[in-house]
Amino acid sequence: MPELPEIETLRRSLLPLLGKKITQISFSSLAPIETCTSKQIKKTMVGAFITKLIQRGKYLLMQNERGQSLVIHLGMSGKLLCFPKKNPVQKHTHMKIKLDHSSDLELQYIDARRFGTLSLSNTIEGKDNAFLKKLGPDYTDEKLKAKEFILRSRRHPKLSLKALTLNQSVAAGLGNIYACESLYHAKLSPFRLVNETKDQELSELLKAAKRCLSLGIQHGGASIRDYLNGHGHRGVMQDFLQVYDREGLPSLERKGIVKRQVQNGRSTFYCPDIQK
DNA sequence: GCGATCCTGGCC
DNA sequence: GGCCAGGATCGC
Repeated sequence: MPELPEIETLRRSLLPLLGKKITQISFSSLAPIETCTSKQIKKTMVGAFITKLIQRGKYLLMQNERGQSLVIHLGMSGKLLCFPKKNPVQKHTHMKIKLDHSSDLELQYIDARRFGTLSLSNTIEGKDNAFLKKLGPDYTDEKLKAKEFILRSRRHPKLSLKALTLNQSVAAGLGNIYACESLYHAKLSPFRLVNETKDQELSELLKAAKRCLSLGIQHGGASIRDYLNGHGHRGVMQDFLQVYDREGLPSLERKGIVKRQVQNGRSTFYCPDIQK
């Protein structure tokens, strides 16, 4: 569900937690903990202060004063919500984080489908984390220029542009919504292969991705089905999407009719008339 | 590279 | 009941 703009929006909504002390963490028996144990997470984070919240690709890192982080991925259906402490536990809550008494809140990690993951990183860089170390640079990273994006893209000559944009090792942060939107803005067909694409066009794709993601952040993320920020608020980016979820309708700016086609098992929304 | 697979829930 | 869903991994 959540892509880079949704994670960044979540991060911003949770900034009031900075400086708070974690007093207790509990897990459900089905908590999607990966590459470490619940015990290790507790040992690392309980008693620690939340000193930083970091968005990296589609991951949110909750960092303590020692530079260690709880690394949270929301998968398709994950949410991280602040509740008053006495709030009843939600149906699919897999982790609860209680904060010091100066704050009346607890955090609940809720994930019905359990496609998300909870893991740990012991370094600021995150290079010891199995998930983070696979990621390419974030699309929003100012240091990611056309030259590097082209170089990284050319390693996958046989990928379609849609598959390229969804591949987190090339560059991180795009999911199905913003991949479709970026290809529309770049006027590129999702079915074109990387080796049929000019440098200049890949450069346009990078530019479009940066624009789309930044627009998504400005609008607080897209709440098409159930995305919510840390306070349970919806974003409004769904009202600004050109093609995603608009099969049979014109693009928002009415430049062409949107088609839906399943590509690598996922819906691709695009305008055949504009995207070549 | 691509399809199947992990899950639950909402909608037709 | 069947299809669909903001994701990513694991096999051929």
